[in-house]
Amino acid sequence: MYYISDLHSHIDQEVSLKGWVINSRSSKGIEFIVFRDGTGFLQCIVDENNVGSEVYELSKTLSQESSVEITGKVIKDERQIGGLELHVNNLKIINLTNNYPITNKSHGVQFLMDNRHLWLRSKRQWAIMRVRNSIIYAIHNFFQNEGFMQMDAPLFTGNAAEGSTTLFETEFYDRPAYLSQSGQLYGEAMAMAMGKIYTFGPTFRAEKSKTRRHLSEFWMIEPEMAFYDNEMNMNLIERFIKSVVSEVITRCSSELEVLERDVQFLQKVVETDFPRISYDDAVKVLNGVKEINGITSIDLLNKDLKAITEQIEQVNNDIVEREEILSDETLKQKKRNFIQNKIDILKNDLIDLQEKASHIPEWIKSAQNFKYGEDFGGSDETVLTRMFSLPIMVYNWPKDIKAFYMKRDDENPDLVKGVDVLAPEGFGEIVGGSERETDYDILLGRIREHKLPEDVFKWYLDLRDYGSVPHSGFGLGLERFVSWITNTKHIRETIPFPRMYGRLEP
RNA sequence: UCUCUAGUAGCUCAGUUGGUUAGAGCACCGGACUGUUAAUCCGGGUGUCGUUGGUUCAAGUCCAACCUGGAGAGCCA
Repeated sequence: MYYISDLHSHIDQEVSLKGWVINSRSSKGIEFIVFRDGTGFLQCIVDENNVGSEVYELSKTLSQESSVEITGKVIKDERQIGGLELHVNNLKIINLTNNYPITNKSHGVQFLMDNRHLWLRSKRQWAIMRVRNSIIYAIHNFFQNEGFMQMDAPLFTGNAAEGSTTLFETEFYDRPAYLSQSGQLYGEAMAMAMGKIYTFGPTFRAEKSKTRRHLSEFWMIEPEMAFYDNEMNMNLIERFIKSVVSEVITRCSSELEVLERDVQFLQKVVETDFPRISYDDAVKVLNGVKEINGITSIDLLNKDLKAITEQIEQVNNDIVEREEILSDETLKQKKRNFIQNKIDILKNDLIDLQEKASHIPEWIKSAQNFKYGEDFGGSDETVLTRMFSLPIMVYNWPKDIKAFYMKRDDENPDLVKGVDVLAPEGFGEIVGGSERETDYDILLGRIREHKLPEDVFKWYLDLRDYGSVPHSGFGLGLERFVSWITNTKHIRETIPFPRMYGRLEP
């Protein structure tokens, strides 16, 4: 048995493939079958003169998503994606499909999500899942090569660890229990046993968030390193992200092509130092007080707004032009329908553009009014990364907006040594990390300040009693990372079966 | 939880200040065409207009409540 991904080494040979029909087109005496087998896509040509009328007639009955065994000769053809096609000699139908719901036309989000179990077969979803797999592989690869040990943190926890977030409550032998929102505290314990560890597991948050960046169940990677300060932590994060991106570029070139991902952009991420900016400076940038590359955030946003406004004008003119054509009453019905459809499409584009344009003034306002001491909102992150077009690292945060375990800054007790990595192009925070507080009394004080129950942190405080050492770590949200790498606007497409507010099936 | 927005054919949508029998494209079936890339062209029929109540001679269209989505805010990875 052969797979499409191996065919390059079988050019001009006869092979037999098993898979599914994506689509078929026909002309007189020739049938084009677009075929997939999970490893790739291939156009198969059934020529009546070549296969005879029996196989040719069979090929005409093939419907979308029918499963088939298909035999033929591999031929080089530059016109095709992948540069190959199959000249069919024989064909066997395994299962003939009727009325496959996802057609080769556009569908709405709800319909596709309701058919997620089938949607995963579609080309774009296929590509996203393949990239996700390569990212997972690259993450393990990186940490294993660096001498990290993978550990599994518990999913049942007895307490709402960091306080702020809402957790899913469940029952554990007649006691209330919560699904874990982070494995970090357990990771710290393990790092004191192993030196360098990382967790890779599911995480649960019960917030009723309805945005393109949130899931109720997502996967997180949380490394924790003994004897690392935040500087070393940031260096590791940067090397780590570059390593994973670089591996995806080499392993997933055809997937990135399907996704229409700008590989040059990713290549730049691998080759350029990530900008590192203190929270203080980030606030100045947002407020428009500090310039980056010779321009303030406010000026850059206004420039963006102007460009979008011009685009809107252009689309508007386009619509008016077509409507004028429609006013000709002698126009044939067919032609009229065609133009009307085009106008409807343009009107939808217009709505998108107008929505974009309407956001920018809000972003400007939010950025200008941003006050020192607040946490960045979604739009603030977009504005900050817009200034660099690279992932940026924001460090030295006000202690009041960060978790209790972060280490205070020696020079300014109001700051903690945390770091957030913001992905460019509006994909938001992909990494949150910090150096951890090592002093027993300060940590206990922070737990009390946050009004957290002391008794459940007793074991955690033990880590500061017995051989406490400087240590740091971070958490990477897998789906947000996949979103960014694959340029997928909504996080729900980056996990096979998303669990989010209002979605438990399929 | 709040703000905005939507629900019309299997799917994507149009439907004018309320007014005859609610329209397209696609999917599906048949036909034409020997290289198509969501092929194209010709022919074929499909509706509890989200639900309930109200206003009216008349409601897909107006009003109210509810249900279900989408975008954003908050929260965060």
